[in-house]
Amino acid sequence: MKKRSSPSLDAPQPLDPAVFHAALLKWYKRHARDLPWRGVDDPYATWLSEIMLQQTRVATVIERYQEFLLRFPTIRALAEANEDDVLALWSGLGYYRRARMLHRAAQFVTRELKGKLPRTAEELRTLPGVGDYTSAAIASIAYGESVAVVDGNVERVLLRVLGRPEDKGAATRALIQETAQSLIPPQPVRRTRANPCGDHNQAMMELGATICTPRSPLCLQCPVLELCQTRGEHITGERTQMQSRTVAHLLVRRRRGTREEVLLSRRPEDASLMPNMLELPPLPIDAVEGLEPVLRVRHSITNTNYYVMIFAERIAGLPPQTEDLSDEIALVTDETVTHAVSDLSKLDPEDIPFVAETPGEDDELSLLSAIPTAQTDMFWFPATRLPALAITGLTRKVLQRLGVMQIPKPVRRVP
DNA sequence: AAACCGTGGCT
DNA sequence: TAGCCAAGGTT
Repeated sequence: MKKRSSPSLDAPQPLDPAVFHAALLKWYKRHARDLPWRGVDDPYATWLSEIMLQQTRVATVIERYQEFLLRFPTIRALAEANEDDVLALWSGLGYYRRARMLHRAAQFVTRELKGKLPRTAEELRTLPGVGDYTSAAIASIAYGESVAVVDGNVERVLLRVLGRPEDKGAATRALIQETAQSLIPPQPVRRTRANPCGDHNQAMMELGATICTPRSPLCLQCPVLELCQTRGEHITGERTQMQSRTVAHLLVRRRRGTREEVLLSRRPEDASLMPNMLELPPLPIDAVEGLEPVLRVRHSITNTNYYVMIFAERIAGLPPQTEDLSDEIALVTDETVTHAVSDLSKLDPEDIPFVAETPGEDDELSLLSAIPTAQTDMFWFPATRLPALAITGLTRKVLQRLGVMQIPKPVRRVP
């Protein structure tokens, strides 16, 4: 057996683009992960995957991508949906502005571009929610344009290859951009099925995600180790310091006939954080002092760690409605949130029946009255409809953990 | 141009 | 009840 050469510990070779992309592509062919959006010949699907992947882990996107495509299979279907339904499909993914901008962009493409997605990075860049990275990603992956993507992975890989520290300055950004573009392989002379640029871009990101990781990179498995000036972690800048806050939310349930209902409040339209989304009603923190929550969860939002306490109470049930719309609503699974809201009773503070089902627990039934109803509108929803609503990720997490909302069945991948 | 926008998993 | 940060874009 021939002795295999061990990874060279010699001084790094100069960065030769042909050597680099040959080594990278060879590695990629062997190690590329089988992701649902790979090998899909639909630019809309590529677009959707790139939006979902913005600042979001691959594992998280895998769970949501298929479901979204099944519900909105085309740009036109997405354009014709209402925003609440789009947000419901996005619920839990975070950065909800992405969903709103994707929705608006789909409407723009449908109305102004005859349903045709632009084919170049330059034109794609004009769509809402599509910036430098995403426009290059769609153009190269879906249309084979020779344009380099620069995301967090590519930036880290190139800084390490070049032996540079992290630096937000314009000069370093330009250097990264130029280096990335210089490594793009030449286009095939004739039109073929092959997409060297799209593959190269994905390979760069794959390398950063699986080998050239932020901490503890696996340099001995790196296909371009011999071209790398760093071979390990590079110098990074300071991170903004995290904050901590304690908040409380209330889970209120009632029975209407045989149906279980949950009270949710809609966040203000002008809220900076998750506007218009539904959530468990927030409780003033001083209303729960000394009380023990039924659940504690940590929930980080950007640079704030929220330490969340959940309190729960049940209020007396109501008889089934005389004109019972409830079954209809529960059965029509793709009805909109708007319909659901208008068909359901809005909470009228005067009508809250403060009657304990279990006598002698009056203390715990005071929490609903602690909610300042003036600034939030609250609605009752059947528990069965919760998966179809635009609820915040925190509310989704809590409702699942408390068994109020069933975990939606994962969508099977279509072969 | 620095700050903001969500969430989950890993260490 | 700590910190990091991911296939970024917008303001």
